[in-house]
Order: sequence, then structure tokens, then C-alpha cells
Amino acid sequence: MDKLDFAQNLKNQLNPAQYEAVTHPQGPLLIFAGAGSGKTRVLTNRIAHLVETLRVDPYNILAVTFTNKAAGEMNQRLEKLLGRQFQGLWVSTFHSLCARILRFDGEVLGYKKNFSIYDQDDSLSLIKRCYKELGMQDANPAPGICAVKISRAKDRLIYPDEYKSSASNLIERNVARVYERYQEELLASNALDFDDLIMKAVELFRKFSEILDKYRQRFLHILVDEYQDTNHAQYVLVNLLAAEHKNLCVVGDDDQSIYGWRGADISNILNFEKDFPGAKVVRLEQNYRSTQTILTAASAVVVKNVGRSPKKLWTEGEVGEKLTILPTEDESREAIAVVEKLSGLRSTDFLTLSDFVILYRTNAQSRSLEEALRRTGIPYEIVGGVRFYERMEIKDVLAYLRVIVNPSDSVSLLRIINVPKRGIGPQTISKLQKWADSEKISFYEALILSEDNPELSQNVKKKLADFGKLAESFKKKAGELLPEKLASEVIEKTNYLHHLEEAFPREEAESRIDNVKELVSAVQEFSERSETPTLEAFLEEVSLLTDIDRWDPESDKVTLMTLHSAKGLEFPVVFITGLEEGLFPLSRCMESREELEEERRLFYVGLTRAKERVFLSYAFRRRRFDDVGSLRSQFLEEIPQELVEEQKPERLAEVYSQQELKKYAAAEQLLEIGIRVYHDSFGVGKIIEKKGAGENLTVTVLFEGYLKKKIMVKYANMEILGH
DNA sequence: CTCTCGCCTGTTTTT
DNA sequence: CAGGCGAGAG
Repeated sequence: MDKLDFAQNLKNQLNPAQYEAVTHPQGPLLIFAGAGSGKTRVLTNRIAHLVETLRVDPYNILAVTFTNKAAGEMNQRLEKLLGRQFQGLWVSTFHSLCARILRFDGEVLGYKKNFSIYDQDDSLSLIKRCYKELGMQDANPAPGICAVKISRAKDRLIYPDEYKSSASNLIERNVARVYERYQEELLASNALDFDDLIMKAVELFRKFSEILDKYRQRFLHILVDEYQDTNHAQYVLVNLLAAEHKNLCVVGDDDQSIYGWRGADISNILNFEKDFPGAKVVRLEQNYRSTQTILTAASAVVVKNVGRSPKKLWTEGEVGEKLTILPTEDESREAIAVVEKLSGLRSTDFLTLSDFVILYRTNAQSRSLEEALRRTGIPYEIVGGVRFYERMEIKDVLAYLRVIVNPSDSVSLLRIINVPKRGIGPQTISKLQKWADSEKISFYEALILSEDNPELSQNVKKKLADFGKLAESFKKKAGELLPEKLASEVIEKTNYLHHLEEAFPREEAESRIDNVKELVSAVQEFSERSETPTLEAFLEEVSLLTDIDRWDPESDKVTLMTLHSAKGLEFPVVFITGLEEGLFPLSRCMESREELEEERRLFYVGLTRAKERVFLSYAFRRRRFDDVGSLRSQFLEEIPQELVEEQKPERLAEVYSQQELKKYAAAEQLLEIGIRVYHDSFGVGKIIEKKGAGENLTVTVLFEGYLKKKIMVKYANMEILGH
């Protein structure tokens, strides 16, 4: 395509706001892109415009997206747009960008090129080790909480010493101790966790201006997608890179900010104009995705939030169908209701399974849905949950590969040193560790040199030597074999499949063995497609891959995923399930306004995924911790009533009374047959049955109208009206 | 050193 | 209701 054609096409295919955003020549640019407003189209066209019309070398462009999938999609769309690939263009996530930079230039910070990347699982096990080493086993906070606190600190670029000096209570002082030790251990293991990738990249740029300069000269144009979800560290990174040329284009939507809990800072986008005075601001407000009804409903919900920049989405699309609310009795009935609706729609509206998505707040909710789908024989795919690369057996094999690449990687080494069982237990490990510390050698070296260790018995030495030889033989072969051959070699020589057979019942063992085999083919597939078919490259890709990256939107299956995973996607028909107080919004997020608003944005994100139809379901009773009755979500009431159609539940529901009642002994006596009560969720009803007493008290209430149910009498929710 | 049992805890979302 | 962890026995 030549230059003129391209320019002409742009004008025809974009609306005025989009056109403005795409053709803004240089300098800071902020694009507020409402849901479904053609954001990806603008980004890709902008990159194409930079190259085709402004003659910017693709080599000088950096585009940062949120997931690898989004990056891949962008590359694909560019290729489609121009009929060729852009050589040298960098499209990647923050994490892979930083990993790449650190592999290349990180040595000045003390990391060797073969560093390992620790996921939160690895990170937590290292933190637990730090607790032990510091003799803090029972200290507050628990390791899991400490891990979160350390992670938040890193998001904000707070280093251990600063954390320590600002620690104001015992818990924080404990975290500071662990944090300090944790960083030492990471460095000794030649490993970085997810947060380090960003933090250390920033450190690199701050400490070594010549390195920063190199990247500044390279990235003359920077585009950042989902800017509302960047945290402080990412913000600083972007600002460092863009400070000189100021050709920074950020795209985002404050209404879709849903990652506050992991450090995302909404003010990054809201303050952009302050950070870059004179920034051009473009608002994309025309929605091309959803029906008017869906869009109106979604907008009505999100306007309840206080801290947002005002905007009004509009569409020229059809009015469309009302949203449907499906009240159900419990989670399995909910699943059945969803599946029934789905199959009905499939036959009457000629939809394919890939047109549907079922969304939920927590991964645990997928179980009942999965069951219903399986019973009905409808193919489905779950995105997320236990990720493929986080499965135990996969992590075991990967740990072997990581040790081969990076023998300092203590987390991986400790993971596999006795898997499969080879008689190297905690005693031996602790002796080795002590010896390694006193001799100032790494754990791996201590293992290899254990022959010379006076502390160890002959028997133990033999076991260690065997394992050491095995590891060394893998290392030697790493240079000669293709990655997939090495993986097979590891699996074979360690007798790993046999170990799985022994450790698990047959069925489970088989599925785990299948996973291991799938891993080998994943390695093979990688080395065939990758430009750098090395084991190192594979390991890096794997640690930064998300489940959504592996998902195939085209395949004829119903998709199940969390609302978080659904960001950036669209479907003709969307089911949002579990709309109950305490579940969505999640109870832990209902205490502060900010958190409740984030839950509401999540609901907004869910609604705006839909092109044509939305179904919202909830259950009166749900098995969680124990059986709990629930109230429908406040979010349901925030949708204008004229836009929804509510299905009537027909079945008898049972909800139980609980401890709360004990506190209301007087109320208990009042709850007798014939008494009329009012309940927040179900309206006015009459008690027709009473069983048990105290904790076990259960009343059956006949609610006026359509419902007859036993209620878990959360007394606060129920008002006694009298006879 | 390994295995098993039973107790406790925690149960959100993810790069 | 899981999964993790510690204690105690083999």
C-alpha cells in the first residue's frame, strides 16, 4: 500500500476523534478510550501511520500492552493492515520488555544473563525460607501477607532500607527484615520476581544514564495501552524513557481500572496532563460494540462512582434486548439456568458456542458451571484458574530446566532435589545449606562438592553425588541437545512419569502425565517457531505467559473466565454469574468506597464485554465456607429497572438460620408461626414453619407472590412486622 | 527419611 | 472444603 492510499483509507475508516488520535504527529498524547470505542484499531493505525506517513523506523517504536495476547493481536492487525511485518518493532508487555532489557544490560546490577524469573509461587516459597532462616516461623504477618506487602512496596519502588526506616510497627518491622533477606536471597539465586523486573529496570535506568540514553535513542515513539492499570514503578519507567522526546501516547479508561489491588494507580492516567503539559487529549466516546440498552445500563452503573473523569459513551447501534436477571436457588441451579439459557439461545438465534462467555468473580465459581456444562455435553474452555504452567508436575519439570540454565536458582533446586524421592530430606538440605554458607559457595556448588563435606555420612554423600552427577550430566547435554530433547531427557532420566504414577491414583496420574507430555510438545512447538529457540528463551516466555495467551477465541466452545480475564475481549452474549452481596461485590472489597468502586468498575467491564445480550444470575444460597444464604448484589439495583427483565424463580428455596440469631434471643421468640416478616431481599412473607432452636433454628417463610423459602435469618436483614 | 493422620487456616482478582 | 503443615510412628 502506498502512502497516499494509506492516508486516504485512514480518513474513510475512522471517526473524527479516532482520526485525530491516529494522526497526532508528535508530543504527548492521552487517549481516553471508552469501552468498545475502537482502541486497538486506533493504536494499530497510529503505529502504521507513524511508519507509513511519518516515516518513522519501526525500530524506533515501542508499544506496551497488558498481556502477551494483546501484543500478538496488535502485531497481527498491523500485518493485516500493511500486508507485511514491521521489522524491529517492539510490542510487548511491561514484564517482557523489562526482562529483555535486564537480560541485555542487567549485569551491572549483579544479575547474570541467565537469571530466573520467579512467579508468586516461587516467591512465596522463598519468603517462607526467609522466615525460617530468620527464626520468624510464627511471626506476624503470615508469609502470604508479607509477600503481598513486599510486592506493593516494589510497585512503589520502595527498597528494603527505606521500608525499614519508615516501618512504624512490629508487623512492618518484620516485613522489613524479611524483605531485606528476600532480596539478598533473590540476588544469590540470580533470580528476579515479577515486581523486580520493573523495579530493577528502573534502577538500571536511574543508576546508569548511558544505558537509559541508549534506550531513549531507540524508543523515539512510545505507546502504552491500558494506562489506567499501570503502577507507580511502571509509570516511572515510562516517564524515564519518554522524558526526552516526549512522544508518548497513552491509552486508557479510568472506568476500566480494575487492578488497584495489585498496585495500579489510577492517578497515573488522571494526572497525565499535569505530567506532560500541553498534552493532546482525545476522547473516544462512540461505542461500536454494544446495543444501546447494554451501554445505557453499563453507564448508569458506573456513574455511581465518585472519583472518575466524566464522559458519555454513545452508540448508533440498535436498542437491542433488555438485560435478563436470573434469580436461582443455589449455585448448581444457577449453573443449570445459565446452561439452559445458553442452549436455548444457541438454537433459536443461530449462535455458535464461541459467541458465549460465562463470567464470574472468583475462579472457584467455575466448578458448578463446569459440571452443568459437562452433564449437558456442551464443550467449554476455562481460562485461568490453575494455570497450566503453575501445575505441580509442570513446575517440577520446569524447575529441572531452570536449574540447568541457572544453577544458582535455589528455589528451583530445592524444589527438585528430592523429587522424585531420592532420600535427600530436610536434615541433609539444612546441613548442606550451612556448609554452603560457611564455605561461601552456592548451594549447588555445595551439592557438587559434598564429597568433601565432613558433616555428611557416607550414605548421604552417595545420594548427593548421584543427584549431582545427574544434574551435571543435564548441564553438559544442554549445550548439545535441542530444548525439547533435553526436556524429554530430564523426564526420562529422573523417571518422573513413574514418580507420578506412584504418587497419584491412576486417573489423576494419567492426566498429570498428559500434562508433562504436553509440556514437551510446547517446548518443541516453541523451538520451531521462535527466532531464538533456546531453553533460556523458552523459560522466559513461559514465566511471563498468562492463561489468556493460550486461549483460542475461535474454537467452538463456551468460554468461562473471571471478569478480570475478560478485559479487552468482546462476545455477543455475556453471562455474569454470582451477583450476590459478598461475592460480587466481594465482601472484602465492600468496606471502603475505593474498593467498592473498583468492584463496580469490574461489573462495568463485564457488562461492556457484551455486544447483544447480557444475562445476570444470582443464587439465594451458595456453598462457600459453609452454606450461606445471600442477598442479591447491590449492583443489580443500579441498573435502571426499565432496562431489565427479571425471570421468576419457581422453586422452593431453603436458607438456614445461624449464629446471628443467638444474639437476638428475644427475636427468636418473636419468630413464631404466623408472624409476618419483611426481608431485604425477598420482601414480605409469613412464617409457616419453625424448627430447632438457637443456632439450629430454621424458619420457613412463605413470601408473598412467588417465593416460598426457608430463610437464613440474618436478623439485620429481617424486620418483624407482627401478625 | 517417609508416610499418614489430623488439625488449622484461609477463601479475590494476575503480570 | 480444600490444601498445607506439624507431629508422631514405621
